[in-house]
Amino acid sequence: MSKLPKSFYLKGNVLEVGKKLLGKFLCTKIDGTLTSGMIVETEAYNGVSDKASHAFGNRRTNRTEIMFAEGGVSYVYLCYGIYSLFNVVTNEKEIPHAVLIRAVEPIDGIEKMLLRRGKQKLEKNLTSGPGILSQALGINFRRHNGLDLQKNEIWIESRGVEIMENEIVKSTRVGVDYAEEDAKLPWRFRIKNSKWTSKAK
DNA sequence: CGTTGGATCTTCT
DNA sequence: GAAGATCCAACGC
Repeated sequence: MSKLPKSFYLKGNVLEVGKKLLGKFLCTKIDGTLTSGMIVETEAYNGVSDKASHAFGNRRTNRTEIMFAEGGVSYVYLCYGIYSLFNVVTNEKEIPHAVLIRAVEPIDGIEKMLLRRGKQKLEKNLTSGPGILSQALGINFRRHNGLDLQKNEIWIESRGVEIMENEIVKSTRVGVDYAEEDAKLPWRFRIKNSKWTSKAK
């Protein structure tokens, strides 16, 4: 069990990082309680040339500014007024690439996650979507945007699991139909046969 | 079962 | 002032 080094996030190819994040463990320590889940589904957002990205066309606003930072920090933002979506910023400074974590498999602190989601028992819909996994892990767009993933509030660690290329299912991204031709790119990655991926599309 | 629309509020135009 | 990288309850069949 070891935190992913900063160099992991600085790689030039956001698609590679998106794939490599599968099988890693997203951990949070908020309210003093450790909660974690194994990442089973991600989506890559390829910066300025990707119409589905908030940073398309080099758009810099208060919200997107954090994506232009050096990789290895969180980008959390509010979606539809209700859900915080958690992304990992990748690549060098000034290159606004990011990977959205879409689903995890609950591992540590399941009791706490059930509490946060207002659920009684462990079911697929505890963490199988970008909005609800943030809820389960206690991630809030205001408190947890722009955090350094080398610190001890939110981080990603490896526990020795490696996901092989042939265990990865690629498909189109979700909820980005407005992105025209870029909406068709197969930049959504899932672990084959995992029960814990989101069901959209 | 599949489909539809409401919730809810920040961000950008 | 409109739309959004979502979720889920309520409907209709």
